[in-house]
Amino acid sequence: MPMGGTQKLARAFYDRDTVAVARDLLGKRLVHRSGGIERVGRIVEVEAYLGPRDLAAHSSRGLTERTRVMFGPPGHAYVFLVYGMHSCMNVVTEREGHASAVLLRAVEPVKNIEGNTRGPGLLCKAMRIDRDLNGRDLSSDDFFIADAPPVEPSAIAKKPRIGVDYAGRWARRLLRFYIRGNPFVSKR
DNA sequence: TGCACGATGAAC
DNA sequence: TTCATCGTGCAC
Repeated sequence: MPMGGTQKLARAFYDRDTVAVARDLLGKRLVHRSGGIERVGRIVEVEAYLGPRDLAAHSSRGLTERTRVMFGPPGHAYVFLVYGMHSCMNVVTEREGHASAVLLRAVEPVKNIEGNTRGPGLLCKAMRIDRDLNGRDLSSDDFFIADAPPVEPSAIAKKPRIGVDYAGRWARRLLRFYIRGNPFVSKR
């Protein structure tokens, strides 16, 4: 039932070109219901990872136990642990086996959010997202992304991705997108 | 079975 | 600029 702001994005939304999905995710609402609490954050910053040929993408090292979800069908959550302490959340995109995804880097608090949400690890902490949610279908009733009005294309900034300097020329590609001027975009 | 290394964040 | 902290992936 379409209820203002709670309409889940359909599988077809994720089953498209990863850069298009990344840009279109800006402004959408990430919803996680746990412990009887619904937490909602508006996506304001993302990064696109373009499959095995993208040397910055985890999938460039092939199909492993860790990256299994990235190689699966679109519309699922790929949640991993970085630096032994922070969870990061991605949304798998494109057809099964394409191994592409969009990393959520920052959200703007909308509902029941405590703490900083400016950064991939911080947003997961604030929204109680951890590896237990790895592989979850985002059409779940307690974990999904809700539709919202699109962001004006002129308001979308493009920059290189963060923390992937090891990826050579791939590190310089403009695959990080954020809502220009939004105060909740991560620093650096 | 061991070990180097992060798609980070916080402190100094 | 340094460091915390530990699962993953690949070398032995």
